[in-house]
Amino acid sequence: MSSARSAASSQGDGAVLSRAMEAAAEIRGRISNGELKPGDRVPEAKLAESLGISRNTLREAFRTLSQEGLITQVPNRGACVAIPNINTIIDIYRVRRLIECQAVSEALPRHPALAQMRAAVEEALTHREQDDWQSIAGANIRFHQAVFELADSPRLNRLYVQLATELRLAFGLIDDPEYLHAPFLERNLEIVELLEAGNTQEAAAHLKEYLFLAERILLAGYERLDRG
Amino acid sequence: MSSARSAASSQGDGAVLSRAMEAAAEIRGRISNGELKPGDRVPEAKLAESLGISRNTLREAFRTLSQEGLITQVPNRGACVAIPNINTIIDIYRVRRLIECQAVSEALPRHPALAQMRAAVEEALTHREQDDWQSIAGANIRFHQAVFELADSPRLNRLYVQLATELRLAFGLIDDPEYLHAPFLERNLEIVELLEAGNTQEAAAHLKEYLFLAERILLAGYERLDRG
DNA sequence: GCATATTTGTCCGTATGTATA
DNA sequence: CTATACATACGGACAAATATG
Repeated sequence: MSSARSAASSQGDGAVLSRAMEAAAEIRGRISNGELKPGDRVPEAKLAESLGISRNTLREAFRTLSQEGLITQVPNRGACVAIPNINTIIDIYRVRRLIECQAVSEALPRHPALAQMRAAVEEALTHREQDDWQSIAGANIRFHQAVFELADSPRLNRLYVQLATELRLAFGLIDDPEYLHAPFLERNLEIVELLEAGNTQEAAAHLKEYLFLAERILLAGYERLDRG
Repeated sequence: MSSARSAASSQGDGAVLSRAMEAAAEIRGRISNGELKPGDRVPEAKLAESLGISRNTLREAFRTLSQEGLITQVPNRGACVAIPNINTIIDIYRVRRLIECQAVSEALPRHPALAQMRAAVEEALTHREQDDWQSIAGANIRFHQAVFELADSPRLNRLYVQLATELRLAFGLIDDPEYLHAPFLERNLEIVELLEAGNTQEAAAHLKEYLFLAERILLAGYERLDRG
């Protein structure tokens, strides 16, 4: 047993992945699909065994995840899956409004990301006919990823991946995807069409209102959570 | 030998620092003050010994720094201090224009960050009388940090810290702070005064032009670097 | 309030893979 | 092509901090 397989350790790019990066990806997945829920403790020993890696390697993965905001580490008390609180939500939507609206408002005509936006909307509309809200949520995330890509900035794209991951945690807490995503299908379509028509300013205004509403709905869900 | 001193491992917050976080901070410092220059190789074994920590612990620090973009890790060839290339510069300034200009344009009147902006400008003006360009560079970084803070977003503030660190690497490559920072002292002052007068739109326009110019100057310095 | 068990933080020694001399 | 150097990864060990009885 024990071998150094296919080592490496550049960031998210792709290419070769170190064991630690594989582990980080695996944990990310378990969080995404609900296997690990916000607040769950993540003991080093057990997880390392379950992943078939050593504790040392797992700790490297923890550093990555901690910096992404997916887990929180408290001194000598280990790690647990992060619980996005209201401040987190507010901050994330503040960032999204600032960046997404500006990206839309300065979008170049016929930008490649526009096609991705339309594709995501069409996909969501298809899934709605089957009431597949899980897939709709995914399509919605891709829609906004495409919005970020309008800005043509690798760094902003990376930022979005992190925001989206944190948001998925929050969505998981609410656990009613129809309630969360239903109001936005038509709005996504409107925004795409405004952009395709070259009307960037109105598209940005729509998006801003949209993001305020989304924030409000999510925060309202949180409040209901606190009461019972 | 070997003891667990004052363990921990939350992110940059502060509080207690793990050995790994201390190491990361120390390396960050060595890069900032020029002890480590872009492109320098950073061998695990030597550095671990020099810092008085084990390789495993150092590797945790490397993960952190790698994710911050301060070092680059290539598969099985170890780590070296990141060399910001032209694409990096272009991307960083694209991000800064998008965020800083929007932050200024939506700045609230009498926002606390405004006082920090003015303080940074005054400080820079004082240092200029002594031709202390190192300190002027620092003040300039604080100026733009304050601009980011106009947006009231912890996540954007963290983003700026990362951008600034990468930029410092690039500035270090040019190594002529007067050339880099001289043109911007008066402009900083103008922007503060426009903002204090409540003229957010004009301030944002000024800042946009400013950031385009800064990018151009830095890129020009790069080009000269390649030739000579 | 105290003794014990658990878990973390850290280190060492070592094996294996990859790139370069 | 072999040899060397170094990075990746593993397992085991122990002290300190925390949780538990």
